[in-house]
Amino acid sequence: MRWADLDRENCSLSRALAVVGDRWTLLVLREAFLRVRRFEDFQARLGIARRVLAARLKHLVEEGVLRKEEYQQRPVRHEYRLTEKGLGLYHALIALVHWGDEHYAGRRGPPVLHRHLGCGHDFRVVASCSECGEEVFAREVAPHPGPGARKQG
Amino acid sequence: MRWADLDRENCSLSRALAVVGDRWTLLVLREAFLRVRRFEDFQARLGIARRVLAARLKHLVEEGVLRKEEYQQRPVRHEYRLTEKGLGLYHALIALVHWGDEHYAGRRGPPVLHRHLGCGHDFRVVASCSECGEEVFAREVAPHPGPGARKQG
DNA sequence: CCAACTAAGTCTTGAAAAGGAACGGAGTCA
DNA sequence: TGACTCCGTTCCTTTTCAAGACTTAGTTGG
Repeated sequence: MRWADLDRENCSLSRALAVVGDRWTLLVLREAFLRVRRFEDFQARLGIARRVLAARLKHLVEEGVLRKEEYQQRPVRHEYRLTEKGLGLYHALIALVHWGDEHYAGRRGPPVLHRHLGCGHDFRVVASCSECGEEVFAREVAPHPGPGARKQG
Repeated sequence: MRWADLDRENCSLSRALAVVGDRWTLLVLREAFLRVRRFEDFQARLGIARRVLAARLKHLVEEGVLRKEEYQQRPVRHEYRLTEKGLGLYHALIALVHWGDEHYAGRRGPPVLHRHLGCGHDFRVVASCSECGEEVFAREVAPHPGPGARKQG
């Protein structure tokens, strides 16, 4: 199978990865969450090839993760901003950051802390069950076919 | 910058993506969470090029996300199993699945549901604050330098 | 013994994507 | 006029990927 055909799979992870599973895409979104908005700034901060950056931004705009907004005329210039759909990726991103903190932080600790403005504390994200509120771990989850499942081939 | 140099960045997301940010890697891990363990099974289910699969599995073993375990001698055969470190990626994976469900499920609904064995209900994962327990959203989080931060260049 | 089969890779070849640097366009500023 | 800014695009080389054939080490059946 080709990577480009991933979005046709009947799997939410495949379809999510068809959008953000490319090399660099999640790093572009990291910058977007840090309020980076312009082509030159993304490029300078990531050191990514301009060609690749242009392709990623275009794809993210097409998918509705970013939107392109005019911030000046003469000459016309655009900036890239997260949409609501894009903001929804925060949970996945912060989960990866947390995993990186746990397994790759040096002796001194994680490079970045996150403060929850709601309560004012530095925090880590806990994945909890929408039904009972308890923290959820991999071994306590059983996947089963949902309404959108296809019959097996 | 090259993708291969990502792991040298002082950023937990970069370091996490250096491990699981490659094309296919998270799909390999999806299968691992579904209890797929053997080379042939990964290959058949994903339709991935064998060369690429071999490279991904090797990298994941080197990083301690999977471990290779002998399941028979004569001929010696190994299977791949998630380590504790690998299980820790579940939160990121399920967050992506949830995002995919929200934005790419068809009319009929998501292809897969997840039952929390703790309470017996189908659930979605909620990202909540370790300190106050409330649900956390992107706009309510302020990142700031942690103990492992490097001075700016 | 020989052929067919299994599982886990490795090798080969052509196509696609990435990396890096230079170039273009549309305008501003001095 | 010439230099500068921002946002890409183009060109060329290197790397990675896709697909299938091949290899290795052993088992099973005739």
